[in-house]
Amino acid sequence: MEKPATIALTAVNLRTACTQCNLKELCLPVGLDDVDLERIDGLITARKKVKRQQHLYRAGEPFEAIYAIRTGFFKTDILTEDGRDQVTGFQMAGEILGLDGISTDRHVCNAVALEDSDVCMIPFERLEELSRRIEPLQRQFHKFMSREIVREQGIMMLLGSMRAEERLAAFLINLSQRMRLRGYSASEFHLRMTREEIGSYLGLKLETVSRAFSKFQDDGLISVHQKHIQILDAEGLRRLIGRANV
Amino acid sequence: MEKPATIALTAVNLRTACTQCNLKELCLPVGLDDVDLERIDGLITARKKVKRQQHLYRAGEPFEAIYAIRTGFFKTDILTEDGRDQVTGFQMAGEILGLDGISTDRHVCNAVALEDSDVCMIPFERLEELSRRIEPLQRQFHKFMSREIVREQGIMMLLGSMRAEERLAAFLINLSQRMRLRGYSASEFHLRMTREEIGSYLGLKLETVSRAFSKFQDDGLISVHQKHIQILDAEGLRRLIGRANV
DNA sequence: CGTGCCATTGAGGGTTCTCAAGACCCGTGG
DNA sequence: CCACGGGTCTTGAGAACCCTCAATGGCACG
Repeated sequence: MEKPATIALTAVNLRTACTQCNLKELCLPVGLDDVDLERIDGLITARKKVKRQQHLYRAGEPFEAIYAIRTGFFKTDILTEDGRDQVTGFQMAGEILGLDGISTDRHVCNAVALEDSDVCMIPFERLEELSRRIEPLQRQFHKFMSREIVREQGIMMLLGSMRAEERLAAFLINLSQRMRLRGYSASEFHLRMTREEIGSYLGLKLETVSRAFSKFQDDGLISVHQKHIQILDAEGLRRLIGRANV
Repeated sequence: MEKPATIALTAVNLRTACTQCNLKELCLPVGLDDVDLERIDGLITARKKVKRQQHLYRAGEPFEAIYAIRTGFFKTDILTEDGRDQVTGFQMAGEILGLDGISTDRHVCNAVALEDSDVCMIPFERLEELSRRIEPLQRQFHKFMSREIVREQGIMMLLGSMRAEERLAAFLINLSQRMRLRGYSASEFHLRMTREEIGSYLGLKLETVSRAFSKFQDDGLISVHQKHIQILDAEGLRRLIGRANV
């Protein structure tokens, strides 16, 4: 019996070691020396498991940390006092959650796990401190924030100038690319979110999303069975997006 | 004749002194000591005048600096290769331009002056360097980036869940608040942008914008004459936004 | 004082939403 | 094992909203 060894192994796994993380090329800057890498390993103070449908944080709560997703899938959404409710993003492994909280020291959106997930908690004070000492880390962090700005600009373009089918095509292409980046199949995957959540994200009603899925299937672009998606003609989807009516 | 004196004065004005800037409470963190303030005065290497309709930067150009607007008014927009064209924001004095360029080291949007403007150029390398040494500056910069993320989330909400009149009302209220913040009248102002640019920003066609303006006027909420706007019933406009159909 | 850009207004059509009914899926409990 | 129920998804019909196209009017600038 090797029980003790197994336990020790588990403990090591739970210890937060960015240098050991198989997602590190998504989170960490390249070209760090050993000293800096060791410092960065001290950046993550805690790992946190979040069960499906549970909140990682809620709008209004004090902002203290950002989170890097190790495994799992999240949505962020905003619920305004007048009853508007909108999904602002879907996040998967290797992506960062919570950057919007910096501006007011409070989270402005809710982060909800769409499947059982596992995140690294990065205390923000400590990140700022370390990024004052490690230039590549600072640079990387700024790029993350800027990338979030650019991502949102993309959604603004989508919401402001695309029709329903174009939006859904763009959504599928984007999801597919991100799956590929993380080593999953880009052509076949399982949607973690409902039609209503997709619709909320894309500024559409769930029926419209459903109809667009059916249309894509009739046109031979994809195959849909509930949440199971298979992309049959990625190029066709891309052509759909490219057709601006100008 | 006092020509030499005048020239000298001009030179002083063109010298970049954040500590002398009447917008400093918008740009600078509070509670800095004199040494830090002096350092920050060295942050701005150049002022730049941009004439109406001229570009401050273009999408694709190498990113080297961000810009703080001293006077004037800008729009940022994105033109995709498939012909989609969308205004992503309007910026006025005291606001920051160019944060989206950090992610790829190239500007992703165009910044165009909508009136003769005057900006402070902040070389990004130097800003990063200084913000490694001056903690409040680092904090302030991060807040600026985060605020941009939150601002864009607001637009996503607007584009994804509001109808035409709600969008325009939100736009007017937002503009009005920002005018007030900068010491201008919140109830009466001159629009620097065309109906088409407003429409592009709000995901609407220019005719729809025009009709909504007329409707607001008929309802006694505002008075419109071309680009001159007077807000007669801000509370009424706010009520319009608050009516989510849930 | 034209010329060109911008804004307004109207009529008709298209896309998406709303409302509604039914089908599918899956976990629960009989 | 099957029936049941709740959540989710699909599909249809009609309505609402916004867009498109088109004509006119106003303003600024040369």
